[in-house]
This record gives sequence, structure tokens and C-alpha cells, in this order.
Amino acid sequence: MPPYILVVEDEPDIRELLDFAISRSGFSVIEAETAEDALKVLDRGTPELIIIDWMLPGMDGIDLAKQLRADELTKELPIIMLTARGEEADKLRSFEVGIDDYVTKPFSPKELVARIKALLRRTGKPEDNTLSVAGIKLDLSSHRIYINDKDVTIGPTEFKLLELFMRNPNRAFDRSQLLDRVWGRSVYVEERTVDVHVLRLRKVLKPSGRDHIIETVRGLGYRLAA
Amino acid sequence: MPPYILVVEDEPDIRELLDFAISRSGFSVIEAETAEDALKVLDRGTPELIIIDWMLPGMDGIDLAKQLRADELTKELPIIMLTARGEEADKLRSFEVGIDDYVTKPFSPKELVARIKALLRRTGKPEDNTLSVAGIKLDLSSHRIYINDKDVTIGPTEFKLLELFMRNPNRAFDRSQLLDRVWGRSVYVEERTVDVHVLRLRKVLKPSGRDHIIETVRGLGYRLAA
DNA sequence: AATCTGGTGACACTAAAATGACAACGCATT
DNA sequence: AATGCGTTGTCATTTTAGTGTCACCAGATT
Repeated sequence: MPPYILVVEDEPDIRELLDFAISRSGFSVIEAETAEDALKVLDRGTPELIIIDWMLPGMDGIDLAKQLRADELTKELPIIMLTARGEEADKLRSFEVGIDDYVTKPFSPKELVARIKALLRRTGKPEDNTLSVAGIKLDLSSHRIYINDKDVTIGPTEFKLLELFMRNPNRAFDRSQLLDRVWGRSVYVEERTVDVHVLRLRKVLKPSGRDHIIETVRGLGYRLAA
Repeated sequence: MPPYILVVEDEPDIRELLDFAISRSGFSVIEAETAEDALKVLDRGTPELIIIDWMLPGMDGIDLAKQLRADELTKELPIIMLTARGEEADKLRSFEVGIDDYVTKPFSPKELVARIKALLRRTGKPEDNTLSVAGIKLDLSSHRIYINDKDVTIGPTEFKLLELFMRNPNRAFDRSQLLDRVWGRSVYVEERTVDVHVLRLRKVLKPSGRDHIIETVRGLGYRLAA
């Protein structure tokens, strides 16, 4: 899943310059000549960031930006707009649409790259959705669990239970809290069912000797000891 | 026959090293032990590039190169010659024949791959945007798919589905995400339809034994395991 | 000892996914 | 317009995996 930056620019020379400058600083670049092309590319996967030329044949940059903002999938996509000197007056309009940054032509590649990096830093990619406590690693994005780097399988309920515990290490939950937060407020199940799932969770942790980290708090409920 | 790189080398160890290094950077490799074998392979389809060991039993590398240059079909075929240290003196001769580049043994795999890429770029072969994960290769431009270098047919929807998975290996998607990103936000289809298409995708992958890489995440959706 | 609380295995039950069949559709060909 | 082919979405059915409950047991608590 190579993260990439999408460049939408109709002038071949500038496109190449952009590609060169950006690739050289370690990003992969995909180029599109027109807004229409860009949309096609976007259909196949969301980039980390998109650079759009203000003036484009057909649908222009602003319209493309608007459309991106309207779409749930690309709503958050950082946008850098390329404008020619003299179009600066329009920058207000572009910020209205939700452009994150803009660069005026002619631009220095160094500046551009700096802006890209700044923007990526700013928008912070929550890519590594991974929780890890006491040798247990829970990868939210792949929905996988590793114990001492060994892959283990686990049921959906146990997954949610473990996730809750890992998000709140050392905190003790009573059974009704666990039911609320793992099963949901609406369903009714016996409180003792929690015990069974804790048992099942411990069974999964057992082979790695990590089962003791789920502690029983007598008279109350359970807790994950970090 | 999918785009590939032909390696002509008689020493098994080196052949394997080459295969490993080159495949790892996304090209398919076909191996030949001798010049004669190589010619047989070439009969079945022209590769993107050919790597020839200088010293070969029977017809040697230079002769093979000469013959390739003489044939209309392989006249333009980029050739990289592998020479042992000490044979460098002959490099002049090899450029005469029309070798495009040469690499002296021992070589670093990284350097070799860099040279391959440079050569492909130079000879104008547009670096076909191809996506490859776990022995599955997607050719985005020709919309074709190769599994272990074997051509397989696949429906458009399965293609998009597989592409999404390959662009986000290990990431688990729920059905609604898959519907959004493969079918598009606007159309309404049953969530269960996803199951059917996953089934169809798996059926296509089955003959190559690659079907298990599409994993079911119970209670959630699916994921491609890399 | 009497009681309370949690651990545990068994089991019936249910929800979720795999699968096979099918009708509708799009598209190219005739 | 009719034909045929490949693709698509849906549904009914089977298969599989996970769930909740209970009965019983053991250790802790009084």
C-alpha cells in the first residue's frame, strides 16, 4: 500500500518538475493531466495528499477541490493548490472551499516539499492504529492480535473486550460496565456471561503465559494489569 | 505471456540470487541455463529486458547477444551483460555488439535492480504501473492480472475488489467500506453481495492456491493477508 | 460450616459467512 | 430487433463459528 501523492497538472513541464521534486524527497507520485483523470485515479485509492493546479482544461482546480470536499472518502484529503502569480486574489475563495495550503508559480521545489511535509505533519495520519500493552499488540486496522509477535485468533466479542481493557489499562470495570461498553446498552445478557468471555480471553492468552494480566477484582469485576 | 525479465545464467546459485533480487522488486523472472534455452524461451514471447552471463556453456553470452541484435524481434531488447572481474577488458567488445549495460560479478542486488530500472526507463518502456503482492500481479494499465505469471481472467468488480485489497494489504474492511470503495457511494447494493464477490474472487485465486490470502474477519468483513 | 463469588466445561442456540442457483442486465454480434 | 455471452445482484440454503446460559465446582469470606 504505497502511500502516494497525486499531482493534477496539465502542463507537462511543470508536472515533471513536481514529480521530480516530490519523488526525490521520498514520496511516490501519481500524475494526472486533468481533473477527470484525477478522479479516476482517486477511485482506485485515496492518496496522502493532492496537489492541484488552479487552471486546468475542462473542470478547473477549484471545482475539483469542491468535489473532493463533498465526497465522504476525500473529505479529509489535504489539498495544496497551485496558482499562478496574479491569481492570488483568489486565494480567499480557495480557502473557502477548504484548500489546506497554496503555492504560487513559479515556486521553489524546496518550498513545495517543505509545505507538503508540514501539511502531512499537521494533518497527522492516524495510520498506525495499533495498541500495545504488555507484549500484546492489537492492530485495529487489520483487526489482528499479536502476542509476543505471534499471530492469534480471537472471536469478535473477545476482541472488543480486549480492546477495551487495553485502552484502559489498570482500570477496573464491573460487569455491568463491561456489558455496556462491549455488548452495547441495548442488549440484555446475564452478567455472568462476562465471566465466560473473560475465561475465553484468558484461554487465548494462556499459551503465551500472558493470561494472568487479566485480573479478577473480587466483588467488582475485572482489570487489565499492565 | 506477462511482461518479464529473462535471466540467462548457468550457475544455479547466481541464477537464484538474480531471480530473488529481481522478483522482489516486482518483475517476473524467467530463467534459462543456456543460450539455447534462452532462445527457446524467447520464441514464446519477448521479455522486457534480458540479463546474460558472459560465460555460458555452449553458445556464449556475446554470441547470444549478437544473435538477438540480428533478429528484428529482439533488435531493441535491452541487454545487461554479467561479467566476472577480469573480463572487464572485454567490455569494449560488448558495447560494440550493442549491450546496453553491464554488471561485474560479484554484484550487489540493489545495484543490479537500479540498473534494470534505469535501463527500462531509458529505453522508453513506460514503467507500467503494476501492483504486486504475494505472487499476484495486477497490471493497472492493461487491466490484466497474473498469478505466478499465469494469466487469469477476472470480472471487473473482482478486479476492483482485488485492487483495493492489494493497495491496502492487511487492512480489514467492513462490507460498507468495500461497497463504498469498490461499487461507489451512490449505488445501493446489499451488503451480502460483497460476500458473493469475495467468493468469486477466491474462486479465481483458488487454482494457484492463493485463495486463502483473502481472509474473513468474523463480525467485520474481509482482509488481504500479505 | 455456611455462604458468597468467581472459574469452568458442556451444550443448545443463533448469528454470520459460504455457497449454489437464478433472473436480469449490458453489450457486442448478427 | 433478436441472439448469445459474460457479468451482476439477490435470495434460499447449508455450513461454520461464535454466543449465552446453566449447572457444578473450588476457593475465599464471613
